[in-house]
Amino acid sequence: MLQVSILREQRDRIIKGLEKRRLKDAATLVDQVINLDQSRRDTQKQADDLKAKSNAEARRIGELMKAGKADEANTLRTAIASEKDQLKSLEQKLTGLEEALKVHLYKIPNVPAEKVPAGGGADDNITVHEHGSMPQLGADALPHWELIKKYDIIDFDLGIKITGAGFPVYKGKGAKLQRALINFFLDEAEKAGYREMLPPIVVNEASGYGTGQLPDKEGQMYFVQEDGLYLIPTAEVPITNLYRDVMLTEGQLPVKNVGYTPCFRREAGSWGAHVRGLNRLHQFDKVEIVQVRKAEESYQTLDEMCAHVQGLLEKLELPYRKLLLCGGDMGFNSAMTYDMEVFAAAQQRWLEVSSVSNFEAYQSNRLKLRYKNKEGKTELLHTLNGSALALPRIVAGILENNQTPDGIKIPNVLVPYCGFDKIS
RNA sequence: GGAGAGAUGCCAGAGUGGUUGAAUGGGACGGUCUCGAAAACCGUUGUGCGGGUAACCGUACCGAGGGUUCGAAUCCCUCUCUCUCCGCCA
Repeated sequence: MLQVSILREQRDRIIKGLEKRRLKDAATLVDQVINLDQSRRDTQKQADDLKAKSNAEARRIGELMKAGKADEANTLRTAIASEKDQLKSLEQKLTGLEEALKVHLYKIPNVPAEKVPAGGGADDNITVHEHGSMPQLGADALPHWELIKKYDIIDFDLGIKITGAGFPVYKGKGAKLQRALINFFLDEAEKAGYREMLPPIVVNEASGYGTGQLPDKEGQMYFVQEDGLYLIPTAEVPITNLYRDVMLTEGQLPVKNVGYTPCFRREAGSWGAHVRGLNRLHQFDKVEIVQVRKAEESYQTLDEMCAHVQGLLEKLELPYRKLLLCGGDMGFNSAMTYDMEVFAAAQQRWLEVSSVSNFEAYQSNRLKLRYKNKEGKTELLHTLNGSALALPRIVAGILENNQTPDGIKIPNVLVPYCGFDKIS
């Protein structure tokens, strides 16, 4: 969530920024928060003053009792009664205002960074970089959902049998390719200075709020009713929440973590022909990089993280493009996001394989993730994360682009990880 | 799942209902001493919110939420979590 103080001090800039998202009623939302905050502060002042008064009176009674002046103490005691009611109602009002303030704040998405273009959807995204040449496939080229059947490496029907649609079973070389990719991605991240974390894949409610999946994206996560736990939609949730309520020292920065986890997404209502095969799943594997940075470094870090992701795609010899997302296409929490898309030649489609975002202080404000700067002042840190990488669409790209009459060629860097150079 | 114990500051660990933001010890930081270091000694060592240009002041916080009281870390209730023992188990 945004910091109220910034909302207050930079109202116009914030509204202007939010309008790049094509957010309706940006000004109304912001003003509601500012007004609620004003009432909250007024009410707190009243309550604090009244408390100061009654604290003093209580102390006075104590002194009188000690001095043996019970009569005077009792007189004072009866005089206090009306203040108590007043205090109670003030406190109720205050908690009501705080609650309302929070609800309204949760409704306001992050403010897009300066460089982010205005826009409502994918059409307004800007392609900032392209790499690699489009593979030329023969007329008999198959989309990956045909290839996986042909070579018997990924089985959707078995997944349906034991679980349901969107839960594929990886078999033989298909399974080994998954494992190879995970190891490759983790090794590359480690070389780039990231520390590997293997977190739980179910999280509690507080973690859901910490990274912003709750309250608004509740329906997109699988929920274990019995224990009140959510299956993670991305490793971002557990790995970033490691830093919830944390005060870091300067020496602990920067934080660079990487984690492999399965990811679970209910994706209710978005099922259809355009999401065939591996394009969209309920369970998939992903390696995620997460960084915690000082505010002044975070945009340089965003570039570094993109470079890392681009390096992976280049090593895998996949043609890709890099998009700077427009305001309306970014996630709720993000201030700036780059998407990486791989070209899947048989489908003739670009597939999103990574999303790298700077959340600035939006998450850390909710997480209470701070550090003490050189002047000894506590400051919110910036959080960033990116997929490096999400597996299924990478697999789709490799399968489609590398198909040959006598099998699928494994990218050279993966051969040592796979132990084979061809799926046939 | 059954039985019991507990939750206090960076850590360990006191705490009688009335200046307790909280003893004491350790750690960390600063200083004195020293050529330097150790030891010793002295000092500092919270966070949120509100008010103030500021020094500073007010307020809240001893797992969380309620309650009793003029006054709660201290008494009562509920919840959460942790630990120990037993059972089950990869």
